[in-house]
Amino acid sequence: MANKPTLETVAKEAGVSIPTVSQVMRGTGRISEKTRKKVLQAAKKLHYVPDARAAAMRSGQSREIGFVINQFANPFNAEVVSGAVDLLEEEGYLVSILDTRDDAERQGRQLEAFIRNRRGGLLWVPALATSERTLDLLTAHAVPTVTFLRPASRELDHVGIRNAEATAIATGYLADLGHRHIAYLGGTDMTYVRQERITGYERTMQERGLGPVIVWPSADTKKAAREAISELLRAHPAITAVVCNGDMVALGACLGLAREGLRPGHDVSVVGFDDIEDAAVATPALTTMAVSPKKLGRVLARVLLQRIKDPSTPPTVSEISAELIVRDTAGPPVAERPGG
Amino acid sequence: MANKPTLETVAKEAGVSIPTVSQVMRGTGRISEKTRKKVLQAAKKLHYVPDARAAAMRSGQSREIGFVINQFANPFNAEVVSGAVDLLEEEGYLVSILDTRDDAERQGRQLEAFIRNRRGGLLWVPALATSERTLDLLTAHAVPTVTFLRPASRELDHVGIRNAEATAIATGYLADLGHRHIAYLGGTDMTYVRQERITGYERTMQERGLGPVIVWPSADTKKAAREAISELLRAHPAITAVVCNGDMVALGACLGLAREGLRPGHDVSVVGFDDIEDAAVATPALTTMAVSPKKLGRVLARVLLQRIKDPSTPPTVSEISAELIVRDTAGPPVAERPGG
DNA sequence: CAGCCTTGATATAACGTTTCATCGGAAAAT
DNA sequence: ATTTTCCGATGAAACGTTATATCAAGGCTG
Repeated sequence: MANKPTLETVAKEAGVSIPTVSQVMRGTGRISEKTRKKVLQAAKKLHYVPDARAAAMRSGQSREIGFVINQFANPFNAEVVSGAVDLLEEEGYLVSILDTRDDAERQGRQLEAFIRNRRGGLLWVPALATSERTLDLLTAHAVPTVTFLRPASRELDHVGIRNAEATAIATGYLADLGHRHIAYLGGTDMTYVRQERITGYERTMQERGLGPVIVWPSADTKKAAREAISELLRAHPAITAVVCNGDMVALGACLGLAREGLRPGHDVSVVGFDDIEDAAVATPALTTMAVSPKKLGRVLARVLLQRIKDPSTPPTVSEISAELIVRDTAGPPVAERPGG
Repeated sequence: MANKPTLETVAKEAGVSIPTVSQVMRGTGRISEKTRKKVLQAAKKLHYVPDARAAAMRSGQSREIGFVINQFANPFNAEVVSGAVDLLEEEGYLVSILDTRDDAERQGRQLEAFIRNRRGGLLWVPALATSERTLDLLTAHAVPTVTFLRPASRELDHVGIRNAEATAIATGYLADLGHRHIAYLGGTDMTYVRQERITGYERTMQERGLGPVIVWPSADTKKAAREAISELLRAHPAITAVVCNGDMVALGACLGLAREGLRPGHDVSVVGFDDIEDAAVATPALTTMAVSPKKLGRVLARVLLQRIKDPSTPPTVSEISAELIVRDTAGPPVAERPGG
């Protein structure tokens, strides 16, 4: 019991050769029912669990997949992971998650360790300041990789959200309600995602002849957004609606409005992005742009499986649409704001 | 470029033998500065990254650690993971996370895959209905394991929270404020953790001669707790304070109180557990029991490292105390509740 | 100068698999 | 009866490392 069981141990126990045991365990080759039984029984008796490292090394293919993500606690990310994991585990892969915390250096170390361990595939939200070196390493070692949310390279498969389309819908919805002064609130760095969202907002503002275009930065936390909305309204009193960079910002904005005695959806309209769990239970409930994270995860998994199966096809880009969830924080504008 | 670099490739490039390259890469053995330079240069030129699988197989020790957790999105868990990862990555380990979603069967599959891949260590929150078979597998393969939050076996190291002590403090605090009718709210299954917390609550109620002891179940979500608090107050109108199973329940309870026109901390006092990020920014801010998740993570890491270094010592149990964070949701009771 | 220690490098075997070619023998075909 | 075919099982090599033992060449000592 002290020494760990191997193919050799099992073979000896069952009175057959090593390759025979190997074949039985994997269900390959031609083997008589009699010896199959014998081997299986010996394996069970010894608590034998094959060593995947040795197998992967010899066969050249790993059934381990890494999910490298920029923020562990983000509930949206968590659901994406669930969606992908469901599908991949079904195919017999082991999916393990790494959290870069958007730290490029940490990400570099993690991905190098990832390569050292010769994982079979990678689902990846690239950190903000991803270095060229990290990208080189990945392509040099030909790791099947699918990026997600933020594209990192034209040479890698990518799955993303139609961000511009989504904010265009949100802005258009507010315009249809009658708003003319609409701002974009949230985010600080010009990340790829924020860039796209702002583009959709701006384009719609211009197409509809609304204005002016106002982009107001804020960290993506409730606390920061609560302050930011106040400053925004002080600087631009004409504003009657905001499109937010995310639900956390939108919820923070609602808190800020309430603190100033303004009612979200009545005095000032707010549209969020992501449809996180809190969006539905908040009071008032948040009008927001939703993309199904489960669906996103499934698409991710499928793209990766395809890439593993056929590494030679050119990289693909898949995009998922977001849809407007109408709740209570957006309504028609009122003529004058109390105290405005 | 097409074929991946190995020790052999690098050795040939540098004009030395394979063991020499191995020693240079690991910084072991005696090697002249001249050849060291030569080898390092060759390795860099070929983008060589060692194969950790082969190394682990030969040397018998893995530098990969798995963190198996019951709920991915839980912000408390996320911080524990951060704390542990910081320490372990410093020591050169790769930590990857698996999410069981409290599904014992999924956990079984994941841990079996974990064993197949011969990871070097395991940090583990056992799922609710963890099977005996899973436990056997782990001990049979002698995986260095530390359980966390929920103990699974006397034969494994464990790190936990002093749950009973914490709810005793919370209940005592409410009693000191003058409350006599205090209920315990939240949780549905009799998990180990909830059991302990209820014990601390009950013990304090008895010691102080308060009563009656009321444990009211609720799913650990805001939505469920919002409904549960209303039902609880309808069934037991005398209650003036609740100790909650977690911050999500506490926040939900506050929502429910507000909906009925009651002010948390004035009409009914609420104490949470965990001190999640939202606890501080909520209005009113939540009085809650805090345990530092970062600290918990660091303790976890240290215990595991110790276990890896010396597998023969008997299993240890470490416990972390929680402390009361006084904010706005708990105050002295009022004589009569409006509408009570 | 013989003997000894030190330094730097290497040859070889082993880790636990899978792959591939081979093999004995029984059944089928000539 | 001899050849061919097929089934079931096996031997040997290979995957990329590390551990252990060995080795050549100097530099010291006595």
